[in-house]
Amino acid sequence: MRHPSGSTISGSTSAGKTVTPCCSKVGIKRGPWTPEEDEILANYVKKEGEGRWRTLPKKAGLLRCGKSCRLRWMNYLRPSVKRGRITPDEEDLILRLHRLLGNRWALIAGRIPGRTDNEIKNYWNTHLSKKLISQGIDPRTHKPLQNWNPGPDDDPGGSMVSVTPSHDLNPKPNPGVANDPRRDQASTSGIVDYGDLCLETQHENWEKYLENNNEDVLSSFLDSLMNDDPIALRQLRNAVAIGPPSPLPPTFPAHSSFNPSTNNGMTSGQAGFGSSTGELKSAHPSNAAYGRHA
DNA sequence: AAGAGATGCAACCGCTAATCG
DNA sequence: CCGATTAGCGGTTGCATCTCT
Repeated sequence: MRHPSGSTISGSTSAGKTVTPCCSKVGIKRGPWTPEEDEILANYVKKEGEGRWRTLPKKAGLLRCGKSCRLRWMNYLRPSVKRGRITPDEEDLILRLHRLLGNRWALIAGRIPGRTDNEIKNYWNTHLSKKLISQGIDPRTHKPLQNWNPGPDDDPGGSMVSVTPSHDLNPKPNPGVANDPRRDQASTSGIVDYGDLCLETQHENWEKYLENNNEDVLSSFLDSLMNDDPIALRQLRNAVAIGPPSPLPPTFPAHSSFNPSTNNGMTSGQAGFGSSTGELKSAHPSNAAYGRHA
């Protein structure tokens, strides 16, 4: 919260500059939402549906800007939003997806049902990035830090980032061989060892490939990643290795979970992409748990 | 018990992309 | 085609709470 609870925009400017158009109106409330406001917004959206955020506050009788309403709904009030701690499985998934996608929080969140981009981003910044750093891993690149020096009580018990052995994206670097060229060859190149698959050597290629191809391919690829489908991953790797200048989508056997036309690589409860932004297509109305209030 | 520092997270900001007229 | 509007994204902020001394 960047503004005291209950504060309203006065319309004044700092340093003579105009304030942001969205919340610049006099009388627009900012800061934490009250339960009453939540109820008004939730009831309105349930009745009228999402969208038209600009006009929503006026119609709903809220002294908020549309942007704030949208954010509150998306991150907090949506029935599909899952509250509670990030599970180890989710954490593992976030790590994998971040390694592949970088700070594309919405895209990552789109693969983790019930979690919002804001939540994923917060969790990354407050937990995972610190864990990686404490392991001597650069959270941005997922590669070993150049001059990492573990502290004396630096997680000797191995309670660090929870990753299953076959998916250990970031094998703990041995500080004693920080400059060992052999280690550099294996680790600083950023190799991700999914079993016998070393995708990272073609990181650049497949990232471009994925970006240049349709979202179904990306979606299916992420599904296969999530579901540990080595066949699908190998198919994609091969396709990407062939890759540019004329990258054609890989062919998918009918039975493969990597077939974008069937989407059968999805586990139950996973939502598909609603758009290239990674928005969830389907809500989960059964999950009616609303979050706590500030 | 109290103060200081660290941490978690909701909310805001600024920007870009997409859509509309 | 173009400008205006809207939606969405990632980065950042700062208050509330927790933990430590």
